[in-house]
Amino acid sequence: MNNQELAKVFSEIAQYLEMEEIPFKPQAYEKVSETLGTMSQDISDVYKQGGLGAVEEIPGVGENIAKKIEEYLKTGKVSLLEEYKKKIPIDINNLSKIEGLGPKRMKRLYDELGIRTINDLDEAIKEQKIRDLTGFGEKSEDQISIALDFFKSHHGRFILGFAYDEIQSLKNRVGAIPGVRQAEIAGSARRMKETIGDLDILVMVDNAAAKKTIDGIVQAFSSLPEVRHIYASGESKVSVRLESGYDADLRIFKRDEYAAGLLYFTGSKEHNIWLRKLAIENGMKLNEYGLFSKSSQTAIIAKTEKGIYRQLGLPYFPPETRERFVSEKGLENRERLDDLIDYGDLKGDLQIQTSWSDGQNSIEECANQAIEMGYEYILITDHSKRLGVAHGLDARRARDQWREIDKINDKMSREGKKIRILKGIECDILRDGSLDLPDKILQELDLVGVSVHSYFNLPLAEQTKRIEKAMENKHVDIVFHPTARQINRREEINLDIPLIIKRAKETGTALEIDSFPDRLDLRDDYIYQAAKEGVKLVIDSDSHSIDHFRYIRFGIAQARRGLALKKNVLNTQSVDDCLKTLQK
DNA sequence: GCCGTTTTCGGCCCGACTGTTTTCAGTCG
Repeated sequence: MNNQELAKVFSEIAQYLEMEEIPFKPQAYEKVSETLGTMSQDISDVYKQGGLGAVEEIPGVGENIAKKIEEYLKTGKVSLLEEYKKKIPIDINNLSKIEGLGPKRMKRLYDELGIRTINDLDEAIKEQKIRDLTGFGEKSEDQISIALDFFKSHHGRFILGFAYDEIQSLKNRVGAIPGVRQAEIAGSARRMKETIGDLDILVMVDNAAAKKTIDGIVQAFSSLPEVRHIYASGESKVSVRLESGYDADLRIFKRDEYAAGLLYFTGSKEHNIWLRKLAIENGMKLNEYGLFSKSSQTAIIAKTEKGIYRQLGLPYFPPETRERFVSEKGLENRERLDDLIDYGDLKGDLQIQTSWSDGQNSIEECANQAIEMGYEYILITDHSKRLGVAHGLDARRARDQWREIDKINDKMSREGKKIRILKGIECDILRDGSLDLPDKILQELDLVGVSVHSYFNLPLAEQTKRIEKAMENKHVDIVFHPTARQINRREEINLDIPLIIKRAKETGTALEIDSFPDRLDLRDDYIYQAAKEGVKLVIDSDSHSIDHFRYIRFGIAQARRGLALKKNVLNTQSVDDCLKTLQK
């Protein structure tokens, strides 16, 4: 993928332009950088298929930037950036990740102290050189030092699913502070993004809340045991570093301002910009304190998020979907909101590993956990034999497991427990697309899932062919974690996603949305494409322990982010319907 | 540099907080 690299190029150019104090261009480059960084289609494919014209179709890309994209695809470089790099040779990519270091300060640090890299910065801090620069001072140096430590220990974003419980408990503690009427986690955590950079905590107080009350909330929050360090503390905002390593911002809003605050701080930024523009077009003004009519600057027109959307002539957008609604054009999808997959819609979980391979719990323990979750069925999907490290099943052990499942099904039914345990497998797809177990085993199973656990770096055509071939096997029902990525660890395998989606539809194979927090595979853009094409989807937990069943929430969130409908997701159906639909 | 029911020029989201300032620049979201 060239997208990420090119996104970096444009972000760097934006920052150089900022250093030169050139107006408006930086935002233009930054916007394109953002678009490239999140779009799912490979920019080189766009160019190959449609040339410059197709590239210019990308929102925010005009004649000039299109030419720079072309230059990059042809030469691997953009000369404008190369010139800037010669003039101001600094490691913008890393330095800009230091909280509090923007383009202007980076340039001053370079001009006056010759700081070009993270290491240079580290040394300058140790030698206490930064505090002597005019405009900086001792406190600025301390702040940069703290931010640098954070960069060195974490540089990256936190995986939401692994931080979720902690976030909820923090929210509950904040909600219990005297004077707090309501507390909510906003930001990317509320949008259920895969990863989060920091936490935005919103607090509602009474309209008539005294300054003393608000000071008390700031004080109580700052003194929570979770808080390690206070960056900034004002009348309506506190910024802190938590013990767990996340940064968190607390913001306090009066009851009448709260809805607008929640809307604003939930984002995304692009969603907000769109709403603000819509407000202006309709003779209103929207900011984090409310929706105002231009004529009477103080009149609050709406007190709930829903109300604000209604005033703007829009439906309510659940937080997970807001990144998909950032312009008039997105509204063609508004009717999908009515049938969006919801938490609680699933009747079964179709990927569970047990102690027969690399799971922690027995089949019976998993079945009981499924009952706790309110499911009607689960599919047991231990690994196949190629995965030696996971003690994968060969034909003989698979047959043993089936007998065991029959026994447990009988036992649970005698005990009056309403759960059906289905026989499945997570069968490895070998390098050439053939499968790790013979057809005569696969045909005996209720459902067959297949997945890639090896040869992650095959070229696009070969890797795509490999998955296609697996889907063409008439016993194969589901492709598990189709892109095999691991967030913050391993990139997606090279796949022609549109082709995979097309072939999934033609072969009647379902694609999985794996809910495990560091997989979330398919990702939201692919879900969006697949759902629109009417490809069958399943949402599973990929549990390796009964503690993992709850991760299903993140898969459902991911599906909502991709605007998947309930009818797109097979395991919203009863067990018989689900099995019937998957019969090839 | 991009964009267009203000369309080929003139706009571009905007408020909070900090530090080093004595009126504001830089950064963030």
